[in-house]
Amino acid sequence: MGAKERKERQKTEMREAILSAALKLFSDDGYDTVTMRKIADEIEYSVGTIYLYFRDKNEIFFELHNRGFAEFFQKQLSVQNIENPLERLTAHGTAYIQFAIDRPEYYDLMFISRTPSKEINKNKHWTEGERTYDLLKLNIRQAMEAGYFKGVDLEVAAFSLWSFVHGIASLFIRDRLMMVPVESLKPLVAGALKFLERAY
Amino acid sequence: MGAKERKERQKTEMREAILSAALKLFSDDGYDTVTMRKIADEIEYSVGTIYLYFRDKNEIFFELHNRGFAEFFQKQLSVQNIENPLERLTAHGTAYIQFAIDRPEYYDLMFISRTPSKEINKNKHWTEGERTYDLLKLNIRQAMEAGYFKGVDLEVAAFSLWSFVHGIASLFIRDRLMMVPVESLKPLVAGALKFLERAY
Amino acid sequence: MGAKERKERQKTEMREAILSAALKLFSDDGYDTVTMRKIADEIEYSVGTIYLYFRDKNEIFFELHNRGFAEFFQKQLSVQNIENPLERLTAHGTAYIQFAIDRPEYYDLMFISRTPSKEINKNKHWTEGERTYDLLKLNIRQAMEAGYFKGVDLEVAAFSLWSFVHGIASLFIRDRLMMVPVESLKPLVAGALKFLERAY
Amino acid sequence: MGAKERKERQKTEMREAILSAALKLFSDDGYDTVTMRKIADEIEYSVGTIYLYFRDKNEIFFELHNRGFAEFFQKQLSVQNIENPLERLTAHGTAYIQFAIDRPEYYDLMFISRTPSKEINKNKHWTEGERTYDLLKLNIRQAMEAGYFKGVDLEVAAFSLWSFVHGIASLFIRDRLMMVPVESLKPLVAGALKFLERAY
DNA sequence: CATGAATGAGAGTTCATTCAT
DNA sequence: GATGAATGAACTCTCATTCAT
Repeated sequence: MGAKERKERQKTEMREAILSAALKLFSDDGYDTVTMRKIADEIEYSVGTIYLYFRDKNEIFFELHNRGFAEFFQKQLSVQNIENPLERLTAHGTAYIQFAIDRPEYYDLMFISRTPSKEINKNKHWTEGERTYDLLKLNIRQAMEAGYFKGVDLEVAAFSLWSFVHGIASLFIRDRLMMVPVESLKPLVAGALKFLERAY
Repeated sequence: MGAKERKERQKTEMREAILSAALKLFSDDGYDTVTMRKIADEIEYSVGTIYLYFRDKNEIFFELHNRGFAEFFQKQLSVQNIENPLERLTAHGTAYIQFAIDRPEYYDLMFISRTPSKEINKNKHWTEGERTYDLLKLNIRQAMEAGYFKGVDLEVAAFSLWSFVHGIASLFIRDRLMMVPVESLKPLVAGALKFLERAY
Repeated sequence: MGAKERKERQKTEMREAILSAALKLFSDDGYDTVTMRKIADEIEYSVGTIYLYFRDKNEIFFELHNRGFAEFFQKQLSVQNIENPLERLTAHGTAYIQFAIDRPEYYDLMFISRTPSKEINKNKHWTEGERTYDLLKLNIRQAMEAGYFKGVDLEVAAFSLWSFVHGIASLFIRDRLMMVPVESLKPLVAGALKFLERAY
Repeated sequence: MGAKERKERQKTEMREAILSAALKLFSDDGYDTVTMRKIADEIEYSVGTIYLYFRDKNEIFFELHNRGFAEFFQKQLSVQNIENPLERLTAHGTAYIQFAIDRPEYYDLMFISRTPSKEINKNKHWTEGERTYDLLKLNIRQAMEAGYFKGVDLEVAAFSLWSFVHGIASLFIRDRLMMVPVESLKPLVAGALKFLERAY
């Protein structure tokens, strides 16, 4: 019957609700100020209920990490079908920054925050992180074959490009761009990426 | 009287001790894990004593912010006597990153951390932050006059350069450089700065 | 109808399952660590189901008490057909201790544990407890008639014998016999009962 | 001056107050129902205050254990100057039971309760427990030399005597003596000890 | 000036119990 | 009959802050 499926769906929805409440609160104030009680208030359930869906607070953030990296990696991939190596590289950078703008909470959690999770810090995620890095290097290498980056070391190029976009993303996310008028932010980012191309 | 001065000096020394204990603890684990008790233990005074020198925990971090920005600005200035605009610009970037490496706690506090301080977020500091930004723009403008950055908007250039060095600094500080072997970090940074020059 | 009976039987079986799960868990760690959830997990039913068979947690332990005392009394009775009064008395003691060894959870619950149950503490059970005590006194009286316990008050004798076996049983159950090597436990108990006979 | 001493004394008094509140509550209801809040209410302080004097709940009960065993051992020793071996042995038993009557909470904690403390269960205390057991054996051995316990194994005798007094003590403490009228309790105990002498 | 005892508020987590399905 | 989602109350423990001494 549909009854079982409905339950399944409700269970999923609840997990989603908890995760998205946690993510929302997280983006407001950072990991430590997110409390189980606040999450409960946000979803208008009691505290104990959360523990029916997640073993503990850590598991919530672990799951958010997982999802963040998965979504992130997908977005990166979406650019790979662009033929022109230079265009692809720039699109790659744009997608990176766009992810940070669209999903600031995720970006924060993944690349900026200190997280006290043992599991997160050491293992799993960075395989996904490295896959992205490898993708970047692949794109650079192909740009090199097309004649760009003459005389530049691959590692240096990769590190430079990543630092550049991460710099933009993290300044944006942590509100360190007050000296820049909001309306001129987008063209600024676009301009910056264009500017960097000069170095290719 | 000398007595008065001595008192003044002692007061200052105590404030210093508290601040440096707080900074040390902060760099270990981030804002939330710094407790007044830990600071007190570190300086081997009682908790209450701290409140004789600072109104609350927030004020301590506010003051650390102040000092961080002051020291930061000084370091930036030190580069200004270099004649060659290009060299000066690169030296500027190097100094920026060097500050992050030498004073990771400050850099973290100033440019990465969320601080729950209302005062910090809005006002004071950014005057100092803007001064640095103005300095950067000045250096770029002079490089432009010397023929660099042809066809590049000043704002775009400034934003780009800042993002670039901030990206490097913050990846470094938050340990997101695991895919890079430690020994190759320094040449990598140097290489990156050299790479960026190609865009000038 | 057989249907009714089957239902009856199923109901009984379920109660049994719950009770035996509770007893098992209880013997592992004591009253407070037995949770309704653990019982439910043990019988592989949901928590709510338990409440269809027992009003609350307390009722479960009340029932366990009942059963413990019933079984206990039966075991005591089994000795009554021994002719010789002295032998019967010793067999009585042995049976007592044997019960504690075979059914430590019951013995613990009945004679050692604190139970938060109001009903238990005051009434029902002690009628059964007293029946056992009366049995003990009966046996002693008959031993007296056979010439034992010269000059000893009946109440004193009964109290002494009970204390003795209870002492052995409860030291054993609560693991307070660490100074005694395990292998010498059984002969020790036998020896102790033999020793006590000297006082008869 | 006296100021320091007064502080010292107040600190001590507070620890005492906490310990005695904990002991009182413990004797009412057992380990698990003693909560930090109840202790705090009992001494009319806030919960946090307790943590200024004890690291955690476990430390409180560890300390109570320590004190219990120390006091217990002293009481046992007090009997050793009695010359006559038989009298000494009986006095030993009386002292044992008297401790249980005077300090039922301690006795309970030490010899009856399950305690979840890791430190307690394995090590320290049982050295003290064994010292008492050794004392008992010493007294029995000397009674043997004086002609008592003919043909009885030392270990058996020691185990028997201990079981006997422990039986009395624990029945008394856990209120399993309802069938015995209160007023006849003391003579009963005395009678029981006298009865046991017949076996010597 | 310095102390440290005291607290209130709040953290994460657990559990017996209820009830709509 | 059986479920399992939900809850409220309780648990231990921590912390910034105050204040009498």
